[in-house]
Amino acid sequence: MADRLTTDFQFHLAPRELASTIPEPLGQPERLAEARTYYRGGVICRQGDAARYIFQLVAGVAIRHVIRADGRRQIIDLLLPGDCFGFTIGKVYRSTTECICDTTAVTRYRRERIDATGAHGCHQAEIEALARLEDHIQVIGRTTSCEKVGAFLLELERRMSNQPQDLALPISRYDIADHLMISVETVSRALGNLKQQGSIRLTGPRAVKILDHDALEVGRS
Amino acid sequence: MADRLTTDFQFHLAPRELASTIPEPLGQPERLAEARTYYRGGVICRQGDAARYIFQLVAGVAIRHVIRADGRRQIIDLLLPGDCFGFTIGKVYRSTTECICDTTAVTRYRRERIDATGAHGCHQAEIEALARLEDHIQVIGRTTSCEKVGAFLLELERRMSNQPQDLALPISRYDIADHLMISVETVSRALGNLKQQGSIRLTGPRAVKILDHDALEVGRS
DNA sequence: CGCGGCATTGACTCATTTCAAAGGTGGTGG
DNA sequence: CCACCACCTTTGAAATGAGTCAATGCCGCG
Repeated sequence: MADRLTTDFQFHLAPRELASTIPEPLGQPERLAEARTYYRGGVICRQGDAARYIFQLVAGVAIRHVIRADGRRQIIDLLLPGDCFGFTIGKVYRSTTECICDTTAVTRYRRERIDATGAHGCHQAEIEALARLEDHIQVIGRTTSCEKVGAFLLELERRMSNQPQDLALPISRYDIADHLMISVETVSRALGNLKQQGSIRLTGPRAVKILDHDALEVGRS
Repeated sequence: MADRLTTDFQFHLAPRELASTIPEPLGQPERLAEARTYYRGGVICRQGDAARYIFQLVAGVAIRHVIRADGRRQIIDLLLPGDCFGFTIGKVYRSTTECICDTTAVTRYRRERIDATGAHGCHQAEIEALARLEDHIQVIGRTTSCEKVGAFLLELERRMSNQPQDLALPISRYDIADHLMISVETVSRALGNLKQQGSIRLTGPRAVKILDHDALEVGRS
């Protein structure tokens, strides 16, 4: 069940390779950790489910989203290898985490044990999640759609620095739209504008080369 | 130096009263805690400063914001008594926290000591901060300005549940605008619309009574 | 009394949404 | 092997909501 999204997409690192790059965040990994893999569309945890685990993504891509009353989907968090999620105040998850590509893998840790051991290793993972959300708030806080898309590309490039070649967009235009809270058409048009003004080059529908970082940063269109 | 913002605004709880309602988040409070008070406009910590402390707001109101390249201000987080802030990945703060009213008070904790003691008590404070940011992303993710303002009012009511009477807006229209990432005029018009449709009543410029929670929730305008 | 900050209202412009349709791509099944 | 199908992407035209510019009112305070 090969997924076309994964063909041009280099997140297929073996767990062993990842072990050196991704820190084990939550205490003694051997005792607590539990590995799981998912296909595209698979749900790691669902909104309303009892929050039994804290997760760390080790391979693939996932999005954490909520469905609003009007049926629209809102993507709260884009998860790349190394990112932790599943932190929640109450007893249930408040959002659904869904896998974007095949060969998505997580390590999960029982929450009760983490709570029991004092949540030592969570600290770093939590402030990283905080930084991620703050960065994202600033991305969607830009005024025009070109600025939003440009800032998103820069953020993506920074977070996927393991990829030296062209920036491979891990998610579809629809996902980008729901993440930036603009419409799909606007995303497509914004990419077209950035391309036209020479800030980026679209080497493929899912491959972007950033030519002018400063233009994206400031967002002058 | 009385501030008119504080006259209609009931955050003047004495530290003793707060002690029962606001948990001490960060270990042995007597040894680590350090109390500080600020006037309106006072800066608790500034973007770029060395991140020496973690803070908990114990009285007043504060906003955490960044100034973008184009000069616009973006409010990342609205801080009410009990909220913790100052978590950062690097060695410096990445945003500025400014007090909105006089008699704003914080308890601050040296970061090095927290790191040394394993960040035990931070866990709860951090996931609360995460929930705050997630909620806010969902608020600004609403489509129309009326929905955003309505969702903001509901969020505010929930977080200020200690106030049984009318909802006292802790921040100005300008602050609301920079928080919801819409213009001041739009905030004013949205409040007017919500008033006209009977969802809220404006008992004063800074006092709102929510009449129809469901209308604000769904955001039908 | 006048000043400064806050709030509201109006008119105009324009970017984005919405609605609609067509092109592209890969996967599946005949 | 090919054709169909589902999904993703792009483009166009029209409608509208929000931004911008501008002016006025409000209130507390020096």
